[in-house]
Amino acid sequence: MARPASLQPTEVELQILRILWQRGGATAREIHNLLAEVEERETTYSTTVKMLSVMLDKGLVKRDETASPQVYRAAASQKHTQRKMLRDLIEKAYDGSAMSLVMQALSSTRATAEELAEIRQMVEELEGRQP
Amino acid sequence: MARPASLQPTEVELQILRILWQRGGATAREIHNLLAEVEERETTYSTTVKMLSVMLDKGLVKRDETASPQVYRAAASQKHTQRKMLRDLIEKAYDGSAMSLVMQALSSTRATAEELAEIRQMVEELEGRQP
DNA sequence: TTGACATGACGAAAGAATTCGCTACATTGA
DNA sequence: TCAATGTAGCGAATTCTTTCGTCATGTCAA
Repeated sequence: MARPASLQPTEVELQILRILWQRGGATAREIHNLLAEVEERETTYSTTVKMLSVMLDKGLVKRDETASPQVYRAAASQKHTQRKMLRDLIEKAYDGSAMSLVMQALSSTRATAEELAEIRQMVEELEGRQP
Repeated sequence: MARPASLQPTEVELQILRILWQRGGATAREIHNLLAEVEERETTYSTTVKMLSVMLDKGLVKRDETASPQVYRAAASQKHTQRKMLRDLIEKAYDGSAMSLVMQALSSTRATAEELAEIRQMVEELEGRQP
């Protein structure tokens, strides 16, 4: 009686992935320090290392064992992970309608003129590509 | 030593919420049957009732106890819940950039001409509203 | 009325996520 | 060299999520 292993990275795993995406690679100690500073975590170094080992098992991170303090890297790109999570959210909460999500994101956020122009341009391109 | 209670509804909770959002209200038995049919769950009635009781404790659903088979309703609207989850995803996976999410959603989904037109119109309105 | 069946409350069980303590090993500076 | 420090592995503890079995109660037809 249990729940199937979740497909999406968990909250803490994402915090670590964010760090790795930004810096490219990092040692356990660096990750731990950044978690404490940026995310204001108050967990021990031991916990960070354990999380990394779990993520290694799950295939979320890769590890360079030749480097003296081992260096961890994200196994999947941020874009790839984002796409997966986005699709999942659309399925789970938006009844499969990506457009409904887009509209809500647009309406509930203040965008700069530049951003809006960029989006409009993209929409126009997509429109042009259609028969 | 554990994890703090998650703020977002879980997978199964969302499946139930989706049903309630669509139908407005439903009895435990109706919810159970729909979970089986629509979501292809193979869990027992007992499990469904338990989930509802957990969700009641969390404040995710409300219950009309005067009705003979009690009627459950979602405590928060779908829009409200979507907005919360969307904001959360943007924070967690998109470094806080809603526009980056919008662009990715646009580029990775096939939209109909009507949907694109609707979005373009919305963007133009937002642009017009800016000085 | 009473037996058959449904409802829902409760607790237990089991897996998943998260945490930490302890230990073994490597590195480094005096 | 060797003591001090850092790195990483392992297991255990704890909480959350999800599941089911069981029981008390309610409903309804014969």
